[in-house]
Amino acid sequence: MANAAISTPLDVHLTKHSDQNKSLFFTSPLFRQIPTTTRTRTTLTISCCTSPKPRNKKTSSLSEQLKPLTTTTLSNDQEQQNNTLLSKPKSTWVNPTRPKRSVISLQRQKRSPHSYNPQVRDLRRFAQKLNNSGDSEEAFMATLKEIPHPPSRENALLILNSLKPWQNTRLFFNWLKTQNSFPMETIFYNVTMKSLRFGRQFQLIEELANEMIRNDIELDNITYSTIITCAKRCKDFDKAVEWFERMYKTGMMPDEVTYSAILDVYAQLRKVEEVLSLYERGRASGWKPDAITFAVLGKMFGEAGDFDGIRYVLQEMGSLGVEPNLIVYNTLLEAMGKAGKPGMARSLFEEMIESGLTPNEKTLTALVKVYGKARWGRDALELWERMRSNSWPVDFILYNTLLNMCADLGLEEEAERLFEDMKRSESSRPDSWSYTAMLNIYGSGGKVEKAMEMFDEMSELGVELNVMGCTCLVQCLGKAKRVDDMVRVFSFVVEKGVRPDDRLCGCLLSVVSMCDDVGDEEKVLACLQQANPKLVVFVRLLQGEETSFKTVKDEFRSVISDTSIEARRPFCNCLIDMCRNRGHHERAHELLYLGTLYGLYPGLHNKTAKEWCLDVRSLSIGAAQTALEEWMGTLYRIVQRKEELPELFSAQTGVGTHKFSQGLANSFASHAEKLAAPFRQSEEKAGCFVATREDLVSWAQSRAPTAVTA
DNA sequence: ATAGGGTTAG
Repeated sequence: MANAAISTPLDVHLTKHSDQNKSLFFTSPLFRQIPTTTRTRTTLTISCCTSPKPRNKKTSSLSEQLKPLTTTTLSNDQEQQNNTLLSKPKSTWVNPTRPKRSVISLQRQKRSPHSYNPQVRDLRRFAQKLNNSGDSEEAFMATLKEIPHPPSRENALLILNSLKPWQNTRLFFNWLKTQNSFPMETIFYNVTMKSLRFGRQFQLIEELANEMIRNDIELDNITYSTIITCAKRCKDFDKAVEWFERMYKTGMMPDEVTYSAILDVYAQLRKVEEVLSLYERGRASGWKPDAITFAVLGKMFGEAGDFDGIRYVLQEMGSLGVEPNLIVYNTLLEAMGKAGKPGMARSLFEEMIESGLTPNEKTLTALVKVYGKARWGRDALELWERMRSNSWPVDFILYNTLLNMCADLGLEEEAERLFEDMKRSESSRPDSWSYTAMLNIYGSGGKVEKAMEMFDEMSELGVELNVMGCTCLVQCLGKAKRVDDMVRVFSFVVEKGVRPDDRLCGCLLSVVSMCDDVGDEEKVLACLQQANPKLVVFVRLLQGEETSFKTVKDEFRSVISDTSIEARRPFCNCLIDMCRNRGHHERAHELLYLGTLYGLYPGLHNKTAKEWCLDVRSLSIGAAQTALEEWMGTLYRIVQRKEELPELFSAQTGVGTHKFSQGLANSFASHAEKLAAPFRQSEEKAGCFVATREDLVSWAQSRAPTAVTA
């Protein structure tokens, strides 16, 4: 009989309906805080047919029945809508004599208990000797001759299980096959594959699997899950799926271990619909998922930033009576952070504590990240206090996460205390990440001396300075006009083999823009020359009086397209600042125009019928001044032409979250004053400047036509 | 690492 009788559960059709499953009973206290809004969730109906035409099945919608299989593709929005419109009540299609085919074996594969082996000590010692025999095949084979007991099935298994790395396991396995002492059973392949998996040797694993097939040795659930997880760890997701499908084709039913492994494969592929379809299909087969499954689902929803999904995981656990374990809590905390729900994460954490679990390093790291991202400094610091008073476990990753949180929130003293704690600790000494965080804190706080102390300390201790640390140092040394020190730091890291990235180039460029001494400027440009020669060419071009706009435009486009997206706007801001500081105002306007043209300043102008707004929050001081001049010029012309104007005008500078970005509002205010522009600080809203239509009109009428844009 | 699945940093 053809084994294809069991279909893969991968052909899915989607119907969308509103999730109003009233039977869900939420025991979790967390749920009491969740608004009980109706969640629209995509629920999946799965085709279990292998024939070219879909059979009638109990959950098919009418539209599915009418559609040839080739058109029923996955995740098609239009189709989902059609299904919503056309779907019939499920009961119409229920055929009680044809229950839905099962996709999962409810019985986990049994493992054969190993009997006591009296020679266990000898054999284990021998295995260690093999492991230590050096890394040549010859040495290994020579040591193999000293085997203390004949390689019976049990003895061989014991040794095989103790060998590492994978090269040794493989040599021993191949040797066993030449001995012909006993037939090679599945378990020998499984043990060998596990070792190969540690070495991420997917190809070798696949070769072994094919050898099993050739030799008619059964691949069991342990074999398949090992193959699948190895492919997954090697990021070869296609292979993982291929072996999962092959499993069904050979008539082998996955058990819950294999099933959750493949769920994770689809989750890592971000194929949420597929994961849900498999999940629900498994549920329909009578499967009760365990905590591991929910960790997989929780992580997936977290990566997608899907809070509804996270809530669904909690609902399912609640209704199935599955208690979350520590890993599930850790995963969900992380997920809630990614979904931007710090309050929910905090509640979940408290729930976890109430349930009697003790948080580990990962739990606390996840929560600190959540609080840092949400800028909840107080919660983060309270958590830190609690960690100390409860003696919760701490490691260097947690310390570094705390330091990064302090850097994000500008908590300098707290960071210093943490850093001292790390220095005193046995196991969590400051590493490159810790120093980078401190450089970030001192750098953005303008504490040059302290930053340089860190730099010297790193050099003494041999802690590597990475590109981000270098960027922080360049930034603050540049602001302090300590160009020689800056050059020293830059040369140091380049000599160490650190490749400057675009952010670092952006910082160098901003130092160039701040230089008022030609000698200094040349020193910085010499650094930039090593990192990005093309950018230096462009800087020189901008400085040349005779350079045409066309040339500027072409070269700007070329430089910007070679720049990573996150560094493009900073580059443009710096270039504008540089032009302004050298009195090349027209060129600054050209650059702002080009930056806008290439989409570097989306949302700079916002217009509604009642209000026009200039949002300069992502601009540098010079760029914001340029934008204001440009705007005033435009408004002036509009008034002259008596075109329609809104009642209100506003300019947003923001107040700045970092100490150093607070200058924007002030410089904007003084520049507005210089232009005699009628904007004044809003009293209700900090970092917002406002003017009325009347203000604007009387301003324009009192101006001479040429005075505005000059 | 004693035959298989899930969690930690710009």
